[in-house]
Amino acid sequence: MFEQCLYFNTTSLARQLEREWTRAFKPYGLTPSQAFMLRVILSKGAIISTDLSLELNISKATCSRTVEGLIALGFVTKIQGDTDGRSHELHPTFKANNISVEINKASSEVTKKIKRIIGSKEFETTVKNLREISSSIK
Amino acid sequence: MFEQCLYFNTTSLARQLEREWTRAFKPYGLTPSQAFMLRVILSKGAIISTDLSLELNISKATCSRTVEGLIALGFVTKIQGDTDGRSHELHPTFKANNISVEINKASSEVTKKIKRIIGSKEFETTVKNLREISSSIK
DNA sequence: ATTTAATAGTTGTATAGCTAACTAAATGGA
DNA sequence: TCCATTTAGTTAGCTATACAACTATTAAAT
Repeated sequence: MFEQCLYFNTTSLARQLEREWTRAFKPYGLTPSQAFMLRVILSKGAIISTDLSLELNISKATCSRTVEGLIALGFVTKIQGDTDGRSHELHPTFKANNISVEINKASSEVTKKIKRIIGSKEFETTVKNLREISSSIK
Repeated sequence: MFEQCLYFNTTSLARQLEREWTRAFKPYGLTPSQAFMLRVILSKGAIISTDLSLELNISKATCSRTVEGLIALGFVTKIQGDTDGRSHELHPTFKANNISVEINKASSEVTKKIKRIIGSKEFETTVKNLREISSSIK
């Protein structure tokens, strides 16, 4: 019924992709949201919450809660920086560094699988279009 | 960091679109999920829960809860059909019929706005691609 | 006819997300 | 210097979503 609807098709696909990436990260005890956040933290080495929200395009409230989860799991620690008393730096733990390569690979495996099904080119133009729509309505 | 990632860009755009459509349906006291479900019920006249889940691509649990909400708001009623004692038909109320045209319009206004920004053609190919990806990984 | 299997919905429990309201710290004027 | 404003992050309260376990009903098989 909503074949032409951007909202419907985007949210619907998002739910399906959630399932795929959930499976991919499950072996590491991480949900997709946690895994993507951890990947940012690992790649930056240290980052504050505000920058993390921007990078992930989530609200600061959601960011706060997801960080909390990663700390509870032992993947992240909060370190008080000298510059600003309001914020802490988020650092990956040893445990996080240990799975860094693997979680990136787990994600790229899913990507590869989908690319194989629908073709690299269509995959890439779709992603490009999503980004363009996203930034144009920001 | 995840510019090339289908998962990231899809879920990220989904959150932004959620905001747009939330605003559009707010005057009618409906969330996007509720509004889209109601639009299906209005268009079919009568439908059972299983078919509704399929149409909306949501789990039966989510469907059940959303129907519950629409009933509480007075937009839907459950009617016991004769054929199968396990399921009820969902019917739109008078109140629902009253806003039918308007909620369809509210949604198409948002669509129009986004099409104006990014161009009809890109809009349509993107939606087509989303549908293709969705059905190919189903 | 009776038992078994499948189907329709609901409920329990959990995660992710949001906005709004809040605390605490830093910044900037006067 | 001190008060007002901005900024960083947390917490409260809500919705949407899923999976798994459950009840009730229908269908199928022997």
